[in-house]
Amino acid sequence: MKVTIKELANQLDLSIATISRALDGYPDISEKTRQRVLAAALHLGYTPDRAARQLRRRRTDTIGFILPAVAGKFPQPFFNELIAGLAAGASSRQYDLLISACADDEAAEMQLYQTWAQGHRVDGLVVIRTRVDDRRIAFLTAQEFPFVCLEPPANQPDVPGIHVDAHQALTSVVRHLARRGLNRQAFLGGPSELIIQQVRREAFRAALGAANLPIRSSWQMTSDMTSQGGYDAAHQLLTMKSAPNCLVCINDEVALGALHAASDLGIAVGKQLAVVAFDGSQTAVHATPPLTTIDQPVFALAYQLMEMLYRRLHGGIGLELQVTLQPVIHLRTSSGDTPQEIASPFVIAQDVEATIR
Amino acid sequence: MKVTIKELANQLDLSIATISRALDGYPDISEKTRQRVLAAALHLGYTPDRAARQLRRRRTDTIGFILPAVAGKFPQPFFNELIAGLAAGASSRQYDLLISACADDEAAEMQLYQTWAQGHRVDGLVVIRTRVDDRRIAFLTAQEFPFVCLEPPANQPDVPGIHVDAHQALTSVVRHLARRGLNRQAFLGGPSELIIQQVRREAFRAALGAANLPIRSSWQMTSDMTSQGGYDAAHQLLTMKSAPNCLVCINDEVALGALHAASDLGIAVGKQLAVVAFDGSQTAVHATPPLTTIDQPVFALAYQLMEMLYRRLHGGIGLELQVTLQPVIHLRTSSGDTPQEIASPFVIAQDVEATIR
DNA sequence: GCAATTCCCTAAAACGTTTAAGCCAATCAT
DNA sequence: ATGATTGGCTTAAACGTTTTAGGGAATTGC
Repeated sequence: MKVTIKELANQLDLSIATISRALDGYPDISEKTRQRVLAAALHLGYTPDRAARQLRRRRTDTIGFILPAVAGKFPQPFFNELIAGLAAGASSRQYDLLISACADDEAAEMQLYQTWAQGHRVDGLVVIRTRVDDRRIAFLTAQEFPFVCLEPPANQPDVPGIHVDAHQALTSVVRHLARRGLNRQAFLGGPSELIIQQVRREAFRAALGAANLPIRSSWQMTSDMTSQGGYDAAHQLLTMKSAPNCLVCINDEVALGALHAASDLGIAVGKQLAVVAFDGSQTAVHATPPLTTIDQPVFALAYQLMEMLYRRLHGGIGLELQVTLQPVIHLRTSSGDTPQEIASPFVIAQDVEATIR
Repeated sequence: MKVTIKELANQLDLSIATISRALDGYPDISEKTRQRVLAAALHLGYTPDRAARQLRRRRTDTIGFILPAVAGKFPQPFFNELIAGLAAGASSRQYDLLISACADDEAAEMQLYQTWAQGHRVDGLVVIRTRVDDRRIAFLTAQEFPFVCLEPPANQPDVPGIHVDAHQALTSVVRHLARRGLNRQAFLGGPSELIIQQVRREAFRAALGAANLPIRSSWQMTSDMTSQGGYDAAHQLLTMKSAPNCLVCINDEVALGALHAASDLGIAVGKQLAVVAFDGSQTAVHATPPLTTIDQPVFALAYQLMEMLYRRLHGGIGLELQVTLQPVIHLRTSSGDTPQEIASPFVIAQDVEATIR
């Protein structure tokens, strides 16, 4: 049934070592023999057994990714692009991507990380949704197991990963909106243990300060980062006695929920209320109204994360530890803007005027 | 560095065979010894090497899933839930999920399937986005390699998989809308080589016939199943001299694009135009307006697909080949309905009246 | 008291590769 | 003609498990 290297060797009357080396392109096999081997391999449909190869080579050519926490509670567009990017990045390097889900239970999660790291199941890991005092990072660091993070903790410069610079982008957007009279800006965040929540919330508050806007703690909400969570939080904010007139959301899902809440309350988004999202994928473009977003290129980011991990695994030069990416700002109707794309240095034309009261 | 079974054996002064059997819970190891082994394993942090185990056991405990075609062109909510469901289903059975992406190139795709199947990389495969005359199915069948499909081809009853019954649901929905005077119904589909496109389009046309509505081929559009594709197709339809007043979409993404197009054209969805989507996840709930959907529970479906594959791999009783699931209909504002959920037999109350002209 | 049985453990083979070491014949340098 | 080099292959060990077959001591049956 299964065709092994041994059969190939028998058929061709060569040793298995020759077959192996011929297929791997070693120079000490004559061209003639190699061609014979190649032809026979193709003909018999021979593919090296992965387990045997892994065992012998002491590596798996596989990168692991463990879906954090509760199934079905992923912010969808984000995870989707992330996985696509990871898979594409991995397969471009001839790596596979091994994925597992785990329950929303820290013990189970750590168990999984341990099994994978210590059982040689993968060569490296990608960690996302990093948390404050993240046990996963502590464990992997202690084990000296190769990994990269999306959004490594700010106070740990030795943890390899990629940041998206929320600070600059938020400063520009908040200032831009403030100039247009949107002086009551609220933040719809995520779970407070997430690094991105910390980072983006702080960046937002700093931006408010820089724009001389009031910082009200009651306008800084948390959520589970789903659209339902966004709906609930926005509904609450918008029915306050003193409601904000601008909602900056931690991701697209939350922003969609906010749009829905506004619509239910009869509030015209883009006129009476500005909504700004983070992440920014196709979803945002086709929302009603189209969402203004701070756009991190998730697919490319995941792809780059893979490359980074690859370089860590293969030594090589240029081992940057942490990289910071600048997102792109997309102004759209949800903030009352004329659609417009703004790249990295974030110079938003001051004469952009719009119709928000 | 890496702790193997051998070290454990040395430490405890036992043979490696004993260790292995103790950890696997064989009854011919004394309870006392087993406890010693367990304790030592925990203490040293021993985890069996996966490659070695795979090689010896001749199985991988891994299920494969190959992302079809172009990166970034996945319908997002669908794939997201699918992967979450697959991962959850796999890990509930102690399986891992191996994922790879491949370029939009049939040859590369087949190469990948071959490597995985013949290289013993996975024990089974999940195939989605099945196509008419699908080479993947032909190959796997010929190889007698275990797999399951989402939407197996209708004319191949021997291919294991899960169907979602579009026929009944579409009949109900089309009739329901027809009763309300929506007599100009169009279909926004996907790429014509996909089985779901064939199935849903045919079901839609049959439903039109059953409801005595006109079947116009110019109202049957194809798309790439992205929201952009939906936008383009809807825009085209809605600017026809004789435009439809109801758009039935093959998935949520396309429907979102359609909503956007309608909004751009100043058409009030739920009043002048009904939009119906397929797939139905959170996305649809928080669209503006909320989308009426024919709701296939993608997460559960993926989970069940995994269970099916598991049963195929482990023999066992009840080896159903094909299963048909009944979707649930969610009436929401995008079709001018009062929000309402309708389960399987699809009896839509006839007195539901709404505001579409 | 002896054979049979049970209990707990071990030795060794096997899984399918890769790779280090080495061998033989042919070619080359002198 | 001889020793050194090279090209092209093979032998055998190793990777870390699981499993088959069996072995020795203790217990049991009579």
